Amino acid sequence: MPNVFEALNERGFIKQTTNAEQVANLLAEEQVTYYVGFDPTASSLHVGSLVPIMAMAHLQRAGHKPIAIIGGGTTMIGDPTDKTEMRPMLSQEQISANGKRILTQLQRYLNLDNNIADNKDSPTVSEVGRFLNNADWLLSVNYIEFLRDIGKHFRVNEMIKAEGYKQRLDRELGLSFLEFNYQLLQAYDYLCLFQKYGCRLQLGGDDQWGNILAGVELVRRVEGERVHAVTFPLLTTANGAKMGKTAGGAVWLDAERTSPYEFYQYWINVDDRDVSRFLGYFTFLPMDEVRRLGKLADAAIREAKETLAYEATCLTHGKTEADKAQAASRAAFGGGNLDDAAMPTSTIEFEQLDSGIPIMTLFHEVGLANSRSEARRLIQQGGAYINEKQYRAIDMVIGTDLLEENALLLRAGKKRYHRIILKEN
RNA sequence: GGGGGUAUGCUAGAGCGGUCAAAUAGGGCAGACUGUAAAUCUGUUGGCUAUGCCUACGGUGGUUCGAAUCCAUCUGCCCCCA
Repeated sequence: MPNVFEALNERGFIKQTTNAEQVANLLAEEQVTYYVGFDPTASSLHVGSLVPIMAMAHLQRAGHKPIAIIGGGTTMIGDPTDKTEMRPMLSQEQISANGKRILTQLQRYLNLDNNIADNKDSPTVSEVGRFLNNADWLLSVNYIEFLRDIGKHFRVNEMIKAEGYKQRLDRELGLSFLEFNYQLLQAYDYLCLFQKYGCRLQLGGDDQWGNILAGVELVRRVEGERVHAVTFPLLTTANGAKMGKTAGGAVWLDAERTSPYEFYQYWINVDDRDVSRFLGYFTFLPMDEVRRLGKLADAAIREAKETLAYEATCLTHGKTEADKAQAASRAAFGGGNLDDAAMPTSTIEFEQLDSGIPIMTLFHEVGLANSRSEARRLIQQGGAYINEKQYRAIDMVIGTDLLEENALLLRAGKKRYHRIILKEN
């Protein structure tokens, strides 16, 4: 087995470990079952989750066996860690529906299949991972038993020292008893996974360190076994913002929420200072190549960004989509002919257009402006273009005379395009 | 259980009973500059059938010619005491 631990470390994935040497040895000596928890509060993961996903993928490629769990049980409580407010509580149905979609997304990066894994022992599927919902074991927990078997291992004095709780206590934000239990439940997850699947490594964001350690401790107390923890650094952009946030909100992995083109654009537009780090995290490129690209500066850095965008898009949306996104981006910004394939498009009747549509209405209805007022502002400020020609008159009426090859190309600002084509009769 | 405080636009946070669609900062959007980057500068930032109209300052109901601003009550959150 190659030295995955070193590889992960080199790519920047490792922030804290229970014991670097032991973890490295463990990974070098045997097939390790490891797990990461994902938040099922939305029906899609976003680029922030890509860090754990990529780490899991590296490990699986090195022959280890992943378990992805969604916190169907814990989500019903709300994680207090580093949150100013409680997470919304969702219903079980909602959570498992989200879970299904999340599983589909994870399968792009990981080989996860519960069915196969269940009749294991076939050597060819030894690395196939599992996808579990902790509601499966948490919901049936009996309060008294839980207190007796699990609760007795926790010291409140210790718990309130954890950064997450401490902040909540210090900052007068208050902490409900419910939330206070979160750590126990997460620790219990680790114990269950250890008992049922022999899981001995948990990975997670650095904000989860305390919770993960609680699990490590619990396993040690209950089973007398040493299990491990590894955390990833919490990624922020060079600007200090949480990564994965953009004007329109989060950048999702779901193509319906964030189109491959937008996804590609997100990576193209990352801050220069983030490029080399991101190449390590979000692509499988060998580190030599990452380092070479990372050294590029000034205009040449675009090559690095393009590689980053292409590789990342390829991983999440597949080669076909990545090619399309790249072609569309090059066309849109490279001065060449615009390729409409990846562009948001809508259709219109000839008659409708022929009778004239006010420019404000057009930009609004196509979604380039959220309201007519916004459309008005856009136009007045010179951000409205049709077929690459700027229009600043708000009373402009668009008719068939502006059609080029039976289409209109609308642009709002520098980067947002929308194409309108005539409906086929 | 008792006492006190607070609730404002995407966020933070001002706001004398009229001139408040609401200061300021951040964020967003647009423009200039550029490398589809950053920084910087400028404009803009509730909606609409737009010199006016509508909806908004936790909910409801009052006082008043007139309320985000006063009163009552309800709800949430926070603090102190128990």
